Amino acid sequence: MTFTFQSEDLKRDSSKKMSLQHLFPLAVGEDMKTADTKKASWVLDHEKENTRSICLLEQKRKVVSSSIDVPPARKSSEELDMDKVTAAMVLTSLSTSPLVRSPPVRPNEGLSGSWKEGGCVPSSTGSSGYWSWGAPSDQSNPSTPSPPLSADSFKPFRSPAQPDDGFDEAEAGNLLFDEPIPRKRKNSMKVMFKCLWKNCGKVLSTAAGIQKHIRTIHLGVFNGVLATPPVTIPGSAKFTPNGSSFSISWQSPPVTFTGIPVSPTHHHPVGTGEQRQHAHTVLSSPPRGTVSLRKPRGEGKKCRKVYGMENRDMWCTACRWKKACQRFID
DNA sequence: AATGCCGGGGA
DNA sequence: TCCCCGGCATT
Ligand SMILES: [Zn+2]
Repeated sequence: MTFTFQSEDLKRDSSKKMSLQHLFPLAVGEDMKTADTKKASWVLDHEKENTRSICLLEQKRKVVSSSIDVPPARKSSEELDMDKVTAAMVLTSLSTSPLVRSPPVRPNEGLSGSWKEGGCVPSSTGSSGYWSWGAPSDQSNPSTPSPPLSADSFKPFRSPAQPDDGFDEAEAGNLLFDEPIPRKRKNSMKVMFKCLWKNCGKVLSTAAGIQKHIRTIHLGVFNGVLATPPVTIPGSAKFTPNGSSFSISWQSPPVTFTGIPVSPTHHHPVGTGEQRQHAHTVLSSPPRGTVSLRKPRGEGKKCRKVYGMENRDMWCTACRWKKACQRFID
């Protein structure tokens, strides 16, 4: 342990990036864990900008710790996302039918290239994880994740083969509640949806069908659309390799509907209190009159969110200055 | 509570 | 011009 690098390295600029990425994993590999974490504050101490240095210090600390207790911090966004989905899928299907599987997910490979801004060039392993925090592959990282039911399982499916198509309401929707009988709708094959409710195996041909089915039969609810974020299976928020892990996410489907995020265990009270009748349809803009004074705050994550505070150094300058991000433009 | 970023301020 | 942050709108 005695990795020595002087304050310069910490000074933000191209060189630092390297030093950090190289030194840390290395240090960790050694005998960092012996409570030396503190030691990591070192040199840092005398920096010019005091205010900043404190921050830096803190950040550094964070980084260190995170790389310690997360041995293989490896696992890229994509994978994480998938894990969740997969988990959800698996759980869901397990709960009932042995019917099909086949994930409808479609993680839009890499972000629509907009790295420009000569800033830091991540370029690391493969399409997904840019920059790979702790040693991309090879040595000094014995234990490999090999998650329970991981993305790997269907990595193969997600080949950049078909660029854009497939993935529409049907797919998006069924992800949330029922299973479609897969296979590209190409081959004159009708897509079916199966209700995965406890002991129900009803099969309908339309998403709307089971949707209604679920609502009426299982939930005792029947009314308009209600949007819900992905499925949140009770026990799936498990493995999240805490620490720094950002995710590149793909655009969420235009309109997603589902039958209320109830847990697979029966019950059906449903407060009936309020219905989001007006699902803000993203179809057209009727009253184009007022050029909405609202600033929609561009969708999509910016450096801050993507890299996280602990990696502030990787943000684009604009973001660091708290200005409009210039790397992930809208 | 977290993000995104305008506006303003100090070298 | 480079750098940073208060503070507010948005999520
Ligand atoms: Zn940015």
